[in-house]
Amino acid sequence: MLSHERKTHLLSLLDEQGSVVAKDVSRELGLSEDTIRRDLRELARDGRLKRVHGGAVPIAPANAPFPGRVGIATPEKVEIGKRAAAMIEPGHVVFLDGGTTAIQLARHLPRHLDATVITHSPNIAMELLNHQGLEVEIVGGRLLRHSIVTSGAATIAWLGRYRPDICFIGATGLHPDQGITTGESEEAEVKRAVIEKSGSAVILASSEKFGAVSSFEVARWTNIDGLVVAEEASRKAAELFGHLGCEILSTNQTGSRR
Amino acid sequence: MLSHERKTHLLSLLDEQGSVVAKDVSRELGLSEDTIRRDLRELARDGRLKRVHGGAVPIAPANAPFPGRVGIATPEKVEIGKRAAAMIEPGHVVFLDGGTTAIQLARHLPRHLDATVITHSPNIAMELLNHQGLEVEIVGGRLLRHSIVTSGAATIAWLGRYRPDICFIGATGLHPDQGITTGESEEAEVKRAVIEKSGSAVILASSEKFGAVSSFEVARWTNIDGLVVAEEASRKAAELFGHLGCEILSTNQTGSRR
DNA sequence: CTTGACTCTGCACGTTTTTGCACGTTACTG
DNA sequence: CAGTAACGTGCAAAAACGTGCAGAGTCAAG
Repeated sequence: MLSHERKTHLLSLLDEQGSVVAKDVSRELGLSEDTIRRDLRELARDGRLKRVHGGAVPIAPANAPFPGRVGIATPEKVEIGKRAAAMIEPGHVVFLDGGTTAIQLARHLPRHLDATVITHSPNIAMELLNHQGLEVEIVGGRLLRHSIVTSGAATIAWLGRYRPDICFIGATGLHPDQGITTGESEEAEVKRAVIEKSGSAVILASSEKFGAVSSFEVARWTNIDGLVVAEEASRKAAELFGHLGCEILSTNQTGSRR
Repeated sequence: MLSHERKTHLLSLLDEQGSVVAKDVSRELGLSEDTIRRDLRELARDGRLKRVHGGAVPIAPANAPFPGRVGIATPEKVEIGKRAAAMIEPGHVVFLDGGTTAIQLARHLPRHLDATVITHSPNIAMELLNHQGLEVEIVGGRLLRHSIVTSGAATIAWLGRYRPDICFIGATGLHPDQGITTGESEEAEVKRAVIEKSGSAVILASSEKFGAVSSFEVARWTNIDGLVVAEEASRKAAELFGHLGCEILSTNQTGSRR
């Protein structure tokens, strides 16, 4: 492994997780801590990160050139994002919802994947600029500040043009009886519309949403084809949602739908 | 195997994997490491990749985490952005083009301005998240990577919904006889459409564009109401464009149109 | 067909860079 | 304030490097 690769890895870890622990990385990469520390020292000297006891943190903590741009990337969300990204195959037309988990998905798409991504989040769109192979379509409309997605009648109308192969949708509530819910009415409408148009619908769900119910219905379980969860949460997900007819996809499994 | 083939192979490996390890390639191709190293050295000399200990990495690490893309903010562009931002009044419905100068405009909008901004650039939209008072509308469509704006038939069609009071448009060529031009056909179409729909049209123009002509026409001078230039460039602008019927707005002046 | 100029490739050899370990020091933790 | 973990530095082995050189192959002129 090249020194440059390690440094890139360290920086992206920092970006994804907000901090880096030298010991963990050394174990992960199978290298001595000394080597990692040396890398960290050099990166710190170049002003790419800030060295702290035990590891490193971003140079300007919580500084946001863009406000609330990425949000907190918990390891669980990263894991879900990776897993979901792996489901997308060349040639697919994919709808990507907004939200921090979807960002992780975008970030972990293969760099040269040849596919089309439709999104109503400028955030996601910016994230995908790096991916040369992708065609990116933005669904316009009024921008919701809080969630960084467009919504409203115009957005819904515009969505009518698309028939994605698969859509990845975030939600704030997943309940066996109450279905999939979210906390914002306008957002819920968009999600509903997308799911209706898509060949298959996959929910990105971190475990804190399990069993929760928010105010606005996004979908019933019968309309959902897949649920991407972190491996650690897969048992709980199976218990709660296993009998509802949607496939539960956690990171240890392979294969995709459709 | 020809040297040229190897080099192509190396570059495509780099493209696919983000890095190349000399040893691995030499083993893969059954050649000595020396040969691979020589190739890498030559490619590095030609600026096709960056040589590092152990192998090579892409010349420009596409690994620009997130905002990275804001572009270079020259003092002149900042000045133009400030000046143009000052033209926007409460209640206005404004269309903002993409581009680095427009970013500066967005950045210098009063933080609590109560207005509506329509834009086809996710970049601009993200920048405006900070501004609580603004309503932001995104115009959807296919995303052009290079300029970070949407374009295409869908974008044009969508624009039909709006009648902005004023639009701020960037361009790469401003010529007394040849009018306003830009270098990308699709972008030009969008700019034309916006100008047609807008109450007044203002061009954001840094001085290096003066006298230049690009390939695609955006507008004739008769359709342009204002030209925002930096103070230092205002004399030159007046000479070149003063007689063409559009107001030249430099930073020492006040007042806005309409 | 032969010859000579030229290029490409692999090897040898000395140099530089990287890496892991040892050891003394510094910073957290309870 | 003591114990532990992390740290930085010096050092030696290993890996990668660049250079010079010789043999093999190519091509065109003779």
